[in-house]
Amino acid sequence: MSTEPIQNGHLLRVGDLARLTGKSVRAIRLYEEQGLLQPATRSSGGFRLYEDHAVERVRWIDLLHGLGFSLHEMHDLLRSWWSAGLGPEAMTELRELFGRKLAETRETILRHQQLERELTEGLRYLETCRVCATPAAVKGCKSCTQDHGMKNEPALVAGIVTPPGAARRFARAGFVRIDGIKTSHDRLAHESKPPVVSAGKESKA
Amino acid sequence: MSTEPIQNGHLLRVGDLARLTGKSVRAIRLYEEQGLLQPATRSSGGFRLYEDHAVERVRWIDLLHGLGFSLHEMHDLLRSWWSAGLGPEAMTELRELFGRKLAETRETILRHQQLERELTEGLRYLETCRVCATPAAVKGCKSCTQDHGMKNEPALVAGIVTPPGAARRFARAGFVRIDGIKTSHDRLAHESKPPVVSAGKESKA
DNA sequence: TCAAACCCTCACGCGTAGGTTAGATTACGG
DNA sequence: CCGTAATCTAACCTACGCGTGAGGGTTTGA
Repeated sequence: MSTEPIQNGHLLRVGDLARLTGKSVRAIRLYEEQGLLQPATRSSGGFRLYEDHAVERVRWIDLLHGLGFSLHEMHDLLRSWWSAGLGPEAMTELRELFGRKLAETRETILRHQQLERELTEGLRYLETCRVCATPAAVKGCKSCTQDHGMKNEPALVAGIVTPPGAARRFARAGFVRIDGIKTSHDRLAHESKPPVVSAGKESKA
Repeated sequence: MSTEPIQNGHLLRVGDLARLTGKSVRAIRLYEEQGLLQPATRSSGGFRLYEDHAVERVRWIDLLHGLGFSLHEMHDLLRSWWSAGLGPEAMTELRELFGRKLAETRETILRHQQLERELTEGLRYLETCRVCATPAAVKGCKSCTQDHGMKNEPALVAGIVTPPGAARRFARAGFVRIDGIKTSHDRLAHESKPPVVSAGKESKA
């Protein structure tokens, strides 16, 4: 903390770079392994020595990471920038990369907005449980038949019904409202997922 | 494909459950390991046998997963539902869990909206590179000094400037516009990150 | 010249959500 | 009774972004 960080002319060592960027030394070496950053040179003893703009690079990495880019994506980005050599082609690649990321981002936003709605709806539902706070009404809570002011239980609340082990033989069957919500698989591949068997249709009862 | 899936009364085997939900057998066993799902019983030979509502449970898991919940979070959810026993307390725990998730979700949305803006801006910037498509102008592309119609390079484009190895001695130093963008560290802890050393300002030159 | 910092290269560990064998056993149709 | 499909457990592999040693060399200032 007291020693001057800069000793080799104006070159930085990993520790300096780490301190200047708030990253760990390990992280910086990782970025190097991933091809995101190279020291300008090495000392005779093998120490990594960086020029000042490495700081910008690391901040850029941190920034993109915070925005959801993986190190690998950043590498692609850098590569497509530096590979094509002749400007416009590289730019085209970059545009495509950005375009893909943009679409992906928009999807993510939509999914999370959906989640936000589900959560607020779930909370609204659970709020009405306060009404049950009388000892008498409480007993039957989990097999609650009270009107929560909604047509169905919110998706996030449904499905919680059966305890592991204790075969609780569902009180109200068939409430899952899987409607328009995406599942993890939908995002990646369109499997032959049977069209939602939404409700109770057993041969019993 | 031709064999009837249901043989033990109306109980399902893992494979059946897998097919009905679109998940892999492995995934289902994983859910069990995580305490999210229990077979109603086992066959004498040790095969897992599920009742129909296991299908709902798996769909619920898939749903929440798609919404960004981890298996662990789902387990917490189930546990807080089934542990407290007496309704309202369990509901309170659930509300808190939902509340936390909601806050987290809103943050995620904001971050991704930020990313969306950055990406569109980056794309807008790269669009102007088409103008350089004349052989003459192309050569200097990477050390481009042309006016792209913006005050600064977009954050996503800045930081790409130096190729790994080839010490390119920054053509335009100090352009990173880290302004109001969150970095990954900011989200977790507020380190003593030095206040952005935006440009060359060493004791040299 | 010495000790304190600092750095080097392996290399394993974590948590997530499974995939993918392997070798053995079970269930079921013919 | 036999073959085949399905299932069992156990264990190891993937990708991500590092954390955390171990064991040893380098720089630097006093």
